[in-house]
Amino acid sequence: MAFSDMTGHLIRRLHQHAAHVFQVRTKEAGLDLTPVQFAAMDAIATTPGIDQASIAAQIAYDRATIGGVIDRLEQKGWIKRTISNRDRRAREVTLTPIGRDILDRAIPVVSALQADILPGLSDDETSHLRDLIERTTRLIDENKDT
Amino acid sequence: MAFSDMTGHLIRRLHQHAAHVFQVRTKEAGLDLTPVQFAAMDAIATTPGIDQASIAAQIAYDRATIGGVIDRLEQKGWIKRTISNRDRRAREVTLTPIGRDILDRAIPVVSALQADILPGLSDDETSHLRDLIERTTRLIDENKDT
DNA sequence: GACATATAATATGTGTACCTACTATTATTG
DNA sequence: CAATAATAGTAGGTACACATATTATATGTC
Repeated sequence: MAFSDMTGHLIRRLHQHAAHVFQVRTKEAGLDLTPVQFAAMDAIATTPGIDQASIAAQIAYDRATIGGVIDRLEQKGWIKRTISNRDRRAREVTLTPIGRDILDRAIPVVSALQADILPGLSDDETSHLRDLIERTTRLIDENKDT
Repeated sequence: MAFSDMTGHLIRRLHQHAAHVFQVRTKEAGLDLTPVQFAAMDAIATTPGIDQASIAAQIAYDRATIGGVIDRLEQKGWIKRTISNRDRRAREVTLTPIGRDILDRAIPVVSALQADILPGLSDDETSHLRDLIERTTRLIDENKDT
């Protein structure tokens, strides 16, 4: 089998396309944020005061990566970091009012662009593909520890 | 819909898992190479003397990214770069004997690990998912220019 | 054959992405 | 309660990934 037909390569292409759609659509909407920045802010909005390790676990990223992402979000003034009283190792992260505003503007844009990630398939095929990917990621999660 | 259920996020998880499987399996086999390094070497083996822009086009990467990848492959002594006679802007890239050897060892490993990328699904579901992803990437390619 | 246009590679800058190691702090256990 | 293990965050290092700009060279046109 040619490498270009291999599963891993096809998945990479799909991911590359998804990231591209995200970048184009958010830029069109006047937003300057990346997929992981959006994911992190969404997690912070859902659980205000969440610590960085929990953000990383929730959106399935490396702790070190999230550290850098949070750095840049703080620099943009979209989030705030304070040392936790319960656990002085941890940083409690919350959205600033500006960050809240950015997220509110981003949510409808990001929701809408999901459909553009899988172009040209019928509605049936689209939901079937989405379902299979969802089940696969769940299986990956379940086998994580084994 | 929660962000963690969004198509883009699920695709990223799938890609992340595929990259992880690649890294673990190749390392287990005593190989030190990345997915894009393997893809580039495969393209070079298929078309010896190929230039960097064509490699980038063939495996769907940015020219700048491929430049860096080729740099590192050259440093490892796995590929060789010579200025083309036909076109003095272009670099003709070929595998060295060592590079050829590495690729020969990598091919069976990389072929075998493809199956581990989609775990737990039935054979029917696996081929169905693969088929849908393949069709989707083809549709993405076709809409590239529009 | 001068000139505009296009292309190959590189340079620069930003942002992931993850590994390993390290420090500070907390939790556990003898 | 002292010793040990576990955890939160950061530091350092490597490798993508891509946008934009620049340089060198090639190509098409008049």
